[in-house]
Amino acid sequence: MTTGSPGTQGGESLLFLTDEQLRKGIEAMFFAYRAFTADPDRILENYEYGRAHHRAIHFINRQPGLTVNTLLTMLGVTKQSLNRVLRTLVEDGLVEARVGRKDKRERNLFLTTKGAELERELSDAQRARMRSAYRAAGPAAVAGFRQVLEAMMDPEIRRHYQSIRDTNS
Amino acid sequence: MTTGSPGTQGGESLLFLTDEQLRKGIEAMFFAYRAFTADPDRILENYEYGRAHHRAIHFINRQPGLTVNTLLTMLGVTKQSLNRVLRTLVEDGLVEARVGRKDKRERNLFLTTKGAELERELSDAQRARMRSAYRAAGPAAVAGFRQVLEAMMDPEIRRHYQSIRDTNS
DNA sequence: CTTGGAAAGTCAACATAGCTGACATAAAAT
DNA sequence: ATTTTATGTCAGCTATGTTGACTTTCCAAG
Repeated sequence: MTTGSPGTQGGESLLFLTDEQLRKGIEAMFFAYRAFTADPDRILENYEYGRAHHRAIHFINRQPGLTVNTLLTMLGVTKQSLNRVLRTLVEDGLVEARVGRKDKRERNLFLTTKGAELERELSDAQRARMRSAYRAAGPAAVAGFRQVLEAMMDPEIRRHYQSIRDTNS
Repeated sequence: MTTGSPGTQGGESLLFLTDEQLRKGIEAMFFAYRAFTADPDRILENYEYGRAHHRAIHFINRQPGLTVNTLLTMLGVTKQSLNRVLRTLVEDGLVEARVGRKDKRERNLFLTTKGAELERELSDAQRARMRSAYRAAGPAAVAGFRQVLEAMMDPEIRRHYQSIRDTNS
């Protein structure tokens, strides 16, 4: 499993595949992800919601009308876990669950005005950090960033990821 | 907060800073991080440990002899939370906590042989995914990946991140 | 030398958010 | 008519985070 010393690889620049480089990448993921969630987490403390609510709100905003099952796949949690979150959001009037038009077993999820407001507050904070990082690193770095992250995803999820289209503005 | 339509920015290629691009970046982080933790999580199920144990083991391996306080800063949790994790690792003989040579209040943490074995098993899996993503994306993309992640970190943590040197092999 | 405060450990209580398993209902599909 | 699917719900468990209070150790400054 362990990559040997770079010199033994024969290639010109496989230096970026050394264990040390990979470990730095692992640490970068850990630290960056922590920062990435910190801003919305701080906001959520003011409400009685957690990170799970944020994730649900994010994807409902991105794909208005998506079904519970689709959301389940995107979030990668059990329906019991999601249901607890979704129930409070519906009760509090942030999310509307409409019975499916074609298939009445399905529920199509939408943000209410109030839900969209919270989404905006959360994503403003998260985008501010992302924008600042993007700006500091530049367009070429951003392209690389996206490429590596995509390559890291599980294939099925990657398809979901790529299929999300801009539905707003 | 919201970036206007790209055309109004005047610049040549600020297209990578549109809200849509930022949202895609947010989603990429979420999905990639999930994949990133999935492999070690699967392994940890066989033991009675969780992700918190993995993180502790990772950093103790990277900086043998680090103090509890340093580890605390790196992990960003409370000492009570870390202590619970650390105690089980010491009890199970994966981690050794030596009384500080200079300052006897401090504990210097080291992996035992058994601890190093688990570290290897976990990091092999995690590095395999990272290596595969790096290889697929190429060196230039990897450089960009690292740049964006670094720019995303909180400054204090970024200094910690950059100060970690290769202590192995 | 005494004392203040830092480092570490511990106990208790609690919250969030995951999990499994079991079961209910409605509606679509066969 | 029966089976399968989509969803919702209840109960109970676990991991991992939190705060607050308290103790012990021991360095370092007064």
